[in-house]
Amino acid sequence: MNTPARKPSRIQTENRQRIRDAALGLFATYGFRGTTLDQIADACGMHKPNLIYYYENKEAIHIDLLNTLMEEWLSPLDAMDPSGDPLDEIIGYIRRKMEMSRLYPRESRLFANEIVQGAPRMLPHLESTLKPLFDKQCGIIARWMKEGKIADMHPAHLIFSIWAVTQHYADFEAQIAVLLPGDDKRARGADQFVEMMFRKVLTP
Amino acid sequence: MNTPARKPSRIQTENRQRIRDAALGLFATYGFRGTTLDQIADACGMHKPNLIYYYENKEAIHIDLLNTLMEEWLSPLDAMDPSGDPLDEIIGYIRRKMEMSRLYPRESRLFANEIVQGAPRMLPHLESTLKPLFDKQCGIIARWMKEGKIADMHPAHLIFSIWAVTQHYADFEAQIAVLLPGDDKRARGADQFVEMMFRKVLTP
DNA sequence: TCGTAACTTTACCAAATGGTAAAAAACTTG
DNA sequence: CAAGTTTTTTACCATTTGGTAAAGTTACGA
Repeated sequence: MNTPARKPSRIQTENRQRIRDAALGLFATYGFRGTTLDQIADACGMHKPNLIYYYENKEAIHIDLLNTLMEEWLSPLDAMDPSGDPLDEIIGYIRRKMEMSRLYPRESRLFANEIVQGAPRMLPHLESTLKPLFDKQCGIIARWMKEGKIADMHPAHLIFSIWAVTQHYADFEAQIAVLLPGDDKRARGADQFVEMMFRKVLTP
Repeated sequence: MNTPARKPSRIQTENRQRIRDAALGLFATYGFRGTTLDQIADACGMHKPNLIYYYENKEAIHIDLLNTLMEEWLSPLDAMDPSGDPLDEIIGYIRRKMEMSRLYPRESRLFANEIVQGAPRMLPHLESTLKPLFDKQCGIIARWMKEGKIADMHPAHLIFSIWAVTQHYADFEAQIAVLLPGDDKRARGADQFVEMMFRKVLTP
């Protein structure tokens, strides 16, 4: 077969990383079809054929990014502990999501782009990886609700609303910057608001 | 100048509409750069040069869509009445937003696409049209809060969270369809959840 | 019904784009 | 340091893409 890759060399590791880093920003803003190989090459100071040397084609870069993204994206949800204090666990999850929105807006937008476009390259991954975890965590939340530890509501929609609100700060940053200028205190204001909001919603 | 357009003929009105309708769906899913004139022509059963006959170029179609969108998008926010009952007004706004998400998901995704990409063609419009209205409505909400009619919080972030949650159902439909299969009761469940959630948040 | 203006179609074109071939350069290792 | 291997660069190429020119067709008012 055509899998000569034994152990990636130092150069290989470095350059793949450079490519991913450049491609992440571009795919996140222009989408897959809106991003060209020339742009990526330019952004990471390489020549186009050099990209193809490291990645079979444009799609391979995109897929690599989505795969990495999926893991990072799920870990905070996975970290919700069924034996912990319900409100603390959910608020903790929300904080982690807000932090990710702030630290990794490109990843958030890449994901948003992929989903808005109907998840053409990610649907199977959503089914096989996200769905089971989602169902499990919904179950945990449902149990907490049944025990009266937090207010009773539809767990799935609760998670949707957490995703919606937290990711909104990354995905719609351009709009927020217009409507709420002076970015000094913006992040803190957002954090405070979101935590207050869900605390109120979740209190029985 | 080159503005021969007096009164658009019936054919002109019809065909422009056909083009817009086709382009809306495509721009919404593939973004501006990801959509080709050939695709649009195909989708509305026209030939490419025919598109250019009605719209100067690809960007003109996109801009026309964004302009139309902006008005439709703002009207529910504008409809919030300062003399009405605070909770009713805000909940009414939320209901209208949820309805729009359900009825016009393409518009929602077109908007999302534009903003995620940094609003390259819409920034001025956001500044000149959205910002003043946003500030005005924030003022109304702030007054309601000061009067103790609804819970006190940051009005801007409240609106952001309403946008985030309601538009999420349109923009991330692909993901929701995977996680919450059986779309029969989905819309109603979402409506109920969102209303309950904000009712709780807004209650003093 | 006839002439003209509005509209549509066919045939193009230059630039951009994803990707290849292969030579040149740089690095690794015995 | 020489031989082999990995990496980079240059020169291409076929296809796609946004857009044009102009001939052909249709609608429509006098």
